[in-house]
Amino acid sequence: MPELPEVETIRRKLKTEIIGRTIKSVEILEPKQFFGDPQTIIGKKVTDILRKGKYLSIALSDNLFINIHLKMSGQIIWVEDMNNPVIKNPIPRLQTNRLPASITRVIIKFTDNSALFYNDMRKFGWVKIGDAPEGPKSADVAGEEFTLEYFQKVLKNSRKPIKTFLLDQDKLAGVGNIYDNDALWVAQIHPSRLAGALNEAEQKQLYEAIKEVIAEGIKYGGSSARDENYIMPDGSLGEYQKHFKVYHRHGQPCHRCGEEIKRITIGGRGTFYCPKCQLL
DNA sequence: CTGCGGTCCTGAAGGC
DNA sequence: TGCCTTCAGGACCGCA
Repeated sequence: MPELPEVETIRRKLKTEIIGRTIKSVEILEPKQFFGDPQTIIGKKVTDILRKGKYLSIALSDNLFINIHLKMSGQIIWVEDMNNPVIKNPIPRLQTNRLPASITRVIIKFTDNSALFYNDMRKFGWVKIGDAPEGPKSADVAGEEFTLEYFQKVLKNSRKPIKTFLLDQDKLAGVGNIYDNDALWVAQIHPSRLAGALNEAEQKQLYEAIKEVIAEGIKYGGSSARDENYIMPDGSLGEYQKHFKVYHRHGQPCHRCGEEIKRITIGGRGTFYCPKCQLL
């Protein structure tokens, strides 16, 4: 699922491609997933691509924004030439690399015959026209505002399991289930531990672990595991799935101690951990 | 404040 | 083998 590293990878790719292009038309194939008046962005020029947590914002001239959340299965695909609308790999779960696809929900065409496609198999995500970027107010875990002091402040008084806490976008922006599980393994903290009960050494270990796994996720271009739909705007796959610490590794040996990775459910979420190096 | 269950959706996985 | 049921999961909402 697209989390901070996946959205950041998309942001960086888009930034090199669509800055300066002018919107010619907007085609809405799934009205349920589009909010706002598409007419307001016709003729506007792309000025920047922003991200806060898992939210992506395409900044336009005249202070308009196309805000996007990919949720579970959203994809953003960039096609340079609509006379040949293909990407390098087949779209996951579909047998085509041609756009638009059956799961295409919105098409934004530019005046130079290039286009942006919003695909979303499960229809959880959305595209919204707004006058400001959208996103959580909490600190982005890849940003400078995510300091150890900030982390310690939000942890304080929380009686949630740390596993659940890390997913709370009102506290931290950008962590999803993959990097949540992997960060707890790196920090050697059991996912059921209460967030507010971590000692100072654990707080620091976890803080560093979050930054580490998020940076690694970005380094490998995000995670494109077999059960995920995430791809980059040019259709290429991320590679973080080759470096999972515990996520989806239940039944396999721990990379640190060889113990079998377990899967439990916490807060309704699949939770993966090593019972030997993440003690309760 | 926290937790819990339901909602959206659809392919995959599990059960028999 | 094959049909049928259940599950996963980000954000949000109502209720306890």
